Amino acid sequence: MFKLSRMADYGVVVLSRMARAPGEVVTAVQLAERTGLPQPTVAKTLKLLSRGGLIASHRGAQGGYSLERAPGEVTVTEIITALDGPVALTACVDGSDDNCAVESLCPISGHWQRVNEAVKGALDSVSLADLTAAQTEAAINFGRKREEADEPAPAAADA
Amino acid sequence: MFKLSRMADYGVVVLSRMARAPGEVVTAVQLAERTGLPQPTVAKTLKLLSRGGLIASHRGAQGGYSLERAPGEVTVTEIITALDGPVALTACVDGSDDNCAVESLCPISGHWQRVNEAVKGALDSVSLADLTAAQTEAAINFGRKREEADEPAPAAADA
DNA sequence: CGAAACAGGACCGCGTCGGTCCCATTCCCG
DNA sequence: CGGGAATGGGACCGACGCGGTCCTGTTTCG
Repeated sequence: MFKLSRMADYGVVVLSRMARAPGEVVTAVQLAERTGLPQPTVAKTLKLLSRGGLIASHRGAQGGYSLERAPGEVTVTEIITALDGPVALTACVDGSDDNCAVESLCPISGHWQRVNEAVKGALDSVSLADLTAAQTEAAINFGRKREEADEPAPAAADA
Repeated sequence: MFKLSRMADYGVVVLSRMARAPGEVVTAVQLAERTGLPQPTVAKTLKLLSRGGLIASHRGAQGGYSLERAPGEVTVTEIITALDGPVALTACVDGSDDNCAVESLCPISGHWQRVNEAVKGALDSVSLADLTAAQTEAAINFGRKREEADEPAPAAADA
């Protein structure tokens, strides 16, 4: 399958939402409401993104998070790295070469590296701006599929 | 993380071992001995590879598996696909678009596709031959780290 | 006819991930 | 100066998927 984690997916959603107003400070709760994602998860995602240096955090009352880098400057690799750790196809490629020895599958360790770099390069070539591009207006109200009566701003729910 | 499954890793090990004598018919047991991997796992891997059309199977006594395609013609994408299913970064990209609706994270579905294609392209650009290249002699006896007395052919263990 | 070997499952334990919650810390604002 | 708003950093737990094993056919050579 080769699936990426759901956290990375969340991260892109949150970031692309923030990318609509770079520099604006929004709280985790606000972001959760606007994306339709559960608040604790969004909060966790934001913490990770902050740690990864992808967004700036502002503590205390009236605080929140803000995206200060241009969306075109944020690569998918960075997002994945911040949320799921470094991109490493196998345990061998990462840096921990000791646990390689537990398996005899290691004869190829160095060659996965080639694959790993190819993948990483592909991930580097896509920026947050690319992911946000055509999404701005079209599919936003796609997320409007909750029950009802738990929506603070039904009409302009994302403004 | 973005790790690929261990099955794919096993697959490459097995295939690269087979690539040393393309066309030769070897049994799952033999392959397990030569790679140092557990027999049931190797058998399972071979079944999957056979299903995926990467190797040919020969049933009955004196049967086994054989690699008939040139190592340069086998891509990493095929190996992963055969062992772990299609390369799909998210559930959205694959083909099942219905389960997308369960989350509001789908506004970007179409854009992961771009990432997915980039990754798939990277995987397509690497062949089995690339992975087998320098590995032939050097790191083969790396796998010789089992206890002892369970090795049928200690000296030329891989011949 | 019998043994060798693959085919195709069922099965199960373990690890990891997704998700939630709690408390400490920071800092604006009244 | 104090209270509340908001993040920081964990701990914690359940569920799902994966790795790994095994068993029962089925095929085919000797």
